[in-house]
Amino acid sequence: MDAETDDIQRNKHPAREADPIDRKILGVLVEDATISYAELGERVGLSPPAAHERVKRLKRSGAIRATSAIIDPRAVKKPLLAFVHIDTRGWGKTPELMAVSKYPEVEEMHTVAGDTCMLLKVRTEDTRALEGLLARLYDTPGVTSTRSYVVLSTYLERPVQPEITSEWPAPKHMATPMY
Amino acid sequence: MDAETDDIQRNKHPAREADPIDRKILGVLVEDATISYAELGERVGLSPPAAHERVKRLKRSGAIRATSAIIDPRAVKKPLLAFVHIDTRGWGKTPELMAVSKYPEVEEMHTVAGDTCMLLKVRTEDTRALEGLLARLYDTPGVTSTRSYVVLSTYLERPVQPEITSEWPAPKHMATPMY
DNA sequence: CATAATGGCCGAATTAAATTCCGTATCAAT
DNA sequence: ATTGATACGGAATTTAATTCGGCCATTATG
Repeated sequence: MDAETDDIQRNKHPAREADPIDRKILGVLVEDATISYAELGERVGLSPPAAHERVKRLKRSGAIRATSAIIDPRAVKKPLLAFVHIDTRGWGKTPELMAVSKYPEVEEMHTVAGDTCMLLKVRTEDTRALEGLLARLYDTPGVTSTRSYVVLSTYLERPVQPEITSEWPAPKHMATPMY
Repeated sequence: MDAETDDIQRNKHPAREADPIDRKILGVLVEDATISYAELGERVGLSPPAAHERVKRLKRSGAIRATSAIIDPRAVKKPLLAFVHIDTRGWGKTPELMAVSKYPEVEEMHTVAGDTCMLLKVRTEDTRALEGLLARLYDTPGVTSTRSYVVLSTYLERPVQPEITSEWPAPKHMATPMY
């Protein structure tokens, strides 16, 4: 059984599919992870210990990665949000570039397909701090240019939702793909 | 005192600056909000009731917006992440466009400065579902074009961090701005 | 300058919740 | 049919959250 546990860790695959009750549990806990197991159980139709057991399993399997306090950026003096696209010479994922993840202003870092190599989501106190970060980027070998999209207003920002849209409204003029 | 409470709610301003202990508390709770007040207190140098009192205040003031379970996207069948830039004819923030926030695949929605009107962060099961969402966008009046950046790998993705970089490494060739 | 008033803290006590422990039912594989 | 494994519920136990009262420091007030 140790072997199986290791396997789960390595493959980073949930041990088993999340069933509808698991989805409900995730839905509830994404909204508010501070409720008691008694209340959670009531909302999904389980006894407190059963709900507890499910949650433990979801954490063990990695489906629940963490339980975090969601902070208001203004409360920590970070009112400015920006997405920074970075173009690099050659393959961009160098250790030097990765090092910017040490700055707490950098919240996300992805490689993307399209005309850019990397995409950053950064949150700073002001434009001065953003400029500081950009300057830091330009000092990084291989970085040729950046484009920054400064956020004016945020209308929606939420964690990963467990729900999935099963049917997209089919537009009239779309051919049916082969697969 | 009711008036003051209302004031806080309306202005969405923290009642008082977060002091260093508050920052520490936020730092701990962003990493793991499941610890006991006993442990939280120990880590920040307070008794359990004092820590509890601080956390209550942080929640009341809105500094802690929520406590959420962070879900592994793969566990809920959403392995595909993309950022979608939307160009619109005229002012983009129409009710029709805002309505896409009802889809659980849409995690973020911002208006941005730069050559785009809106920026979406979306997470879907596959390219088919992304296409479904894009088709839905093009069916929205005013949308003229979109550009999608599909994420290949995510190297960093974390909630708002309470820490702030106080000193950015000054690049050699940068003039000192007036203010 | 003295003194009330406030806010934040701690220790102890109380209440509530998490967690453990079994016994039981259900389903799958043999 | 029988065994094994899994998930569940109820009751008991342990642990944590929450309340309460008193103390100290800082700030406002006469």
